[in-house]
Amino acid sequence: MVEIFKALAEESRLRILSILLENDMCVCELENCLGLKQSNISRHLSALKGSGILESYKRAQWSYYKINNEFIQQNQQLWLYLEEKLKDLSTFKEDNKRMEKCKSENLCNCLI
Amino acid sequence: MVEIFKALAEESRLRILSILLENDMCVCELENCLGLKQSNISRHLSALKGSGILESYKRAQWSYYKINNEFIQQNQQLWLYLEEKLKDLSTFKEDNKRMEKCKSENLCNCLI
DNA sequence: AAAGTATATGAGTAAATGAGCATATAGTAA
DNA sequence: TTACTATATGCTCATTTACTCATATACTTT
Repeated sequence: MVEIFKALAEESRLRILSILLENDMCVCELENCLGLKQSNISRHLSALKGSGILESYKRAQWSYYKINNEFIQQNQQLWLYLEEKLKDLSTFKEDNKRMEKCKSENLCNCLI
Repeated sequence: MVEIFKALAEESRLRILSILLENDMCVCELENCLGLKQSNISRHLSALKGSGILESYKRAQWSYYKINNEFIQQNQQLWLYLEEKLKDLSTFKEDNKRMEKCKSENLCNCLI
């Protein structure tokens, strides 16, 4: 339980989560949307995965991260809370706009 | 929102919360129940209060801390989650036993 | 195979956090 | 008043965390 809160106690990781609410994303897409360094994003993703909140899969050279369904099932109330509140994050709208653009124009060359 | 998760991302603070679920407590009672240093507890309480999760009131020389009702109302899903999961904390049962003893035998000289 | 791209990770650094001691502050009791 | 108790806070130290750069690894494309 502490581990979950530790994972959530960081602004960049909440921004990542708010994007993953809408779409699975690969590391370079997130880099693009959030303006953070690749290594930085990669580590935040590892932290979120390590706490069980995310899972990942690989397609070609891209690693995609997504919300872990098992986590949602085991932490339903928390998840409802996150879904509700992440949209209030001050950066949510801009991040989301960049995410839409990234997906629609396929800025990253990735497959999904 | 990050501030709330930061406040929750610490084992001792979760233990404090799990006790305050049952009873308002003063600092020296918590010291007694949790076996932590007074200054340590006082700071954890400040952190929880600063994030809006707790509020405090004073009676004679004792400061009592309690769950902030406004917080519960503004973070209902999170609160339901906490109520459910805090009881799974590994230290919950022992802490709770000491809390009962502390209250029933009035180990601290305080009023409430 | 060689070159290119995406991701993960080691190492170094700076900042934040938690713990403990000592002390200040506020209130009580004699 | 003086002595006592409870709590908050300044300071220091040790640990953890986030960030960055450089590099290793994995996969793709030519």
